[in-house]
Amino acid sequence: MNKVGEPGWATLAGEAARRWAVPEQSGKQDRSRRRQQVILEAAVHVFARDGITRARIVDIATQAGVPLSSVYDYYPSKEDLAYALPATRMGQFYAEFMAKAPAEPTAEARLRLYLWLTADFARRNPAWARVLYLEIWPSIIVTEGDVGRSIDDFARILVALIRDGEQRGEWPEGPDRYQTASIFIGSISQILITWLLYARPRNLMAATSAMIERILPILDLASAPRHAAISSG
Amino acid sequence: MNKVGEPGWATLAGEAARRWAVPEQSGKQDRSRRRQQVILEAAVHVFARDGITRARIVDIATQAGVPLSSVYDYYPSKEDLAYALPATRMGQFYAEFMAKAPAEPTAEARLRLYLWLTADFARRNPAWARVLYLEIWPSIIVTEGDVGRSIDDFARILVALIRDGEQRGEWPEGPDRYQTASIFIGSISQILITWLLYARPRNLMAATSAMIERILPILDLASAPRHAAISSG
DNA sequence: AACCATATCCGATAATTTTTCGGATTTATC
DNA sequence: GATAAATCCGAAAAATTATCGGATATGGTT
Repeated sequence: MNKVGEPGWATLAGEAARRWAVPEQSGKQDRSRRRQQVILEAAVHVFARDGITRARIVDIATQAGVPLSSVYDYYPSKEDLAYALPATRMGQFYAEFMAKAPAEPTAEARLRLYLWLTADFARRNPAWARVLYLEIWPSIIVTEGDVGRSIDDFARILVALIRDGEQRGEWPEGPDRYQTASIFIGSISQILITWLLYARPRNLMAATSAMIERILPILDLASAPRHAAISSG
Repeated sequence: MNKVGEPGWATLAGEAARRWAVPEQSGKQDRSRRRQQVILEAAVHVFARDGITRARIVDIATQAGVPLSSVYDYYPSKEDLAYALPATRMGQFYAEFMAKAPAEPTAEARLRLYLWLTADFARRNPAWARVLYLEIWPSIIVTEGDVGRSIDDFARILVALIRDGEQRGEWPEGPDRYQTASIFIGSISQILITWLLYARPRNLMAATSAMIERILPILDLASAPRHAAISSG
């Protein structure tokens, strides 16, 4: 199925969906599961509103309607709580992609879907997205622990989608798939960041679709210099 | 000089260089100025290493070789200290650009210089860049205060550079200059983030130059759909 | 070189926030 | 309805940020 040994997008996305699925939590009582969920939900909203640094555990506890110390029954520290957030919905994102991607006929359509779904998912989960994109994603602590892995997954799948298109001959073998992936990730992140911070563009999905159409063509241009390029000196 | 009322890149960059220049601090003694500098320098390193949330004021004070309470003689809070950092070298960046840009013959060369200098400046000031790009830039608190303005400046100048090229006929009037600017900013940010976090690519400036050549051509393609575009259903 | 006014320094203490602990309460099972 | 395990939560400790005011240093003046 795959010419080289590298796993394809379907394998990677499937694994990611499974890896970030909500764990079974064996042995726990119903009450406990619900309570943990309530705390997590409250945390998303408080962190999204105040930022992780400014947010106080008391506020989260109050918002959740539980006493302060109960927060610590479920999360060892404020930081752990913050970094547990991304994972909560990451699995759902990958699952949604896996549900829709196989129906797409071409690598290009899947790539388009992947980028589009990234923005759409953020639009549907704005508080979660604020915490992920504004507080956690680009953060010094990301290199430690699960969060980093979840972000690596995102990039790895994108690279696999690009490679798939190359192998199917939909676009030429690029000089650097990672460079292409960086441009895609960076462009989408940028539009999400401005939307989350300033509510611009007003219509996120229209702007995202337009941007996707604008950046996809770089798959065809393998670093061709512009016509009248003048070297700076 | 400018057809519409909008200020050109030179005006904007000049103002930015002045706005973020280190203030004169009238009335202060030499000792004090030096001490403030020492504290700021220590803060950059500690924040870059630990992240703003984990960093402790005591560590900054120790690193600076001053007692804890002296930090508060210069900055009202840890947060204020953190958000004072970007401004410290922002002015220098804009000044460097203003020193070099006028010698460039075309709008394209100036645009290339602007993007290139952004990465080069981060490379030369890695601790500062870590704090700016990984901790502050995409942060919920950014919308308040000076930091936000300093980032707006960056985008505004980029848009002005793009408009300049349109007016000089170097590339067609794009459908959306802000979209183009988002792609440029996002791509450069992305490459900087991975470099700061993972030290990849090994050679930042080579990768940046290659990426610039890759993204500049989108100035010519005004959102032309790819050949065999298939709408996803 | 002694003096003064002002600016700066820093130890001690307060205020805030995070985190821990252990007995009381609830739940599931028989 | 008795028992063991899981869960809850008030109260107190630990860690961290922030304040305050007298002690010390600086620069200018005579």
